[in-house]
Amino acid sequence: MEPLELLECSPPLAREPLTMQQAAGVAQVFKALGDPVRLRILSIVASHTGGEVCVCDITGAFDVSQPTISHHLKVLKEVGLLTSERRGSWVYYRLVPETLSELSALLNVPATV
Amino acid sequence: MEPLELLECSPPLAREPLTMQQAAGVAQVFKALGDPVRLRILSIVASHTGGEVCVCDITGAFDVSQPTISHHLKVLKEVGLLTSERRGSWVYYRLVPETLSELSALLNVPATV
DNA sequence: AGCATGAATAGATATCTGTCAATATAGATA
DNA sequence: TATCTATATTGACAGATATCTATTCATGCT
Repeated sequence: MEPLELLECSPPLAREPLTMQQAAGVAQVFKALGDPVRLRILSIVASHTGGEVCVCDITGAFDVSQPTISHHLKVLKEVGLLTSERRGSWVYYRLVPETLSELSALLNVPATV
Repeated sequence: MEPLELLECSPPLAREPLTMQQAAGVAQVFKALGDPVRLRILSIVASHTGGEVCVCDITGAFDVSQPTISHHLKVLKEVGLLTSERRGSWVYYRLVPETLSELSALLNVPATV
């Protein structure tokens, strides 16, 4: 299952109104960011030296169960914010910086002159 | 009811992990963006010449009912993405560019060198 | 005052979502 | 093969949410 191109062809919010389709795609990504646990997971992965984090390191940082963390990781992966790779017994998650960059650009507002 | 400072003191995701409190605040704003109708409303307001839009202009752009639009506007207002002002019979909504800028900065990832 | 219009609120409801316990899968090791 | 560990999946459920209709509130106009 390929990660969908949810952000494809979406102009900055302040440039022109989004179409329904564009809004639907972009909203999926923001929705993924709209949960405290997922947002914190993302910040843990994004800020980790080396750029990747083992699931076991994430699980330990939360009070929620391991299946719940696994579920959130899946959501972040499906919208293209994270990728994963298994090496041996462990699975490592890594940020997809392009996705974050595109989101960041989407929210960019021309300076109020 | 003051708009809460949901983004207060939150470092860029890629700099250090968010605390629970930070994540909870920021997630509220992203959750507001995580709905297609709200995202499209925001893009309509943000891209409109003059910087403000009458509710009646928004309502006409969607297939959903007027109360539903009103509900979404309230959500966007509560998280600090929009402000509103009544002038006569009409209510005008306006973007809060600072909030978008802070979000954009939050998502900013140092260039992969 | 009475009425018309734009917008917000209240209440109801179907759907979505975050969470957990239980189980399954994948890989390592004995 | 048997077993242990690390993740993922399944199924269930309580709480959240998007939507609607009906109503109320606010303003302007006659």
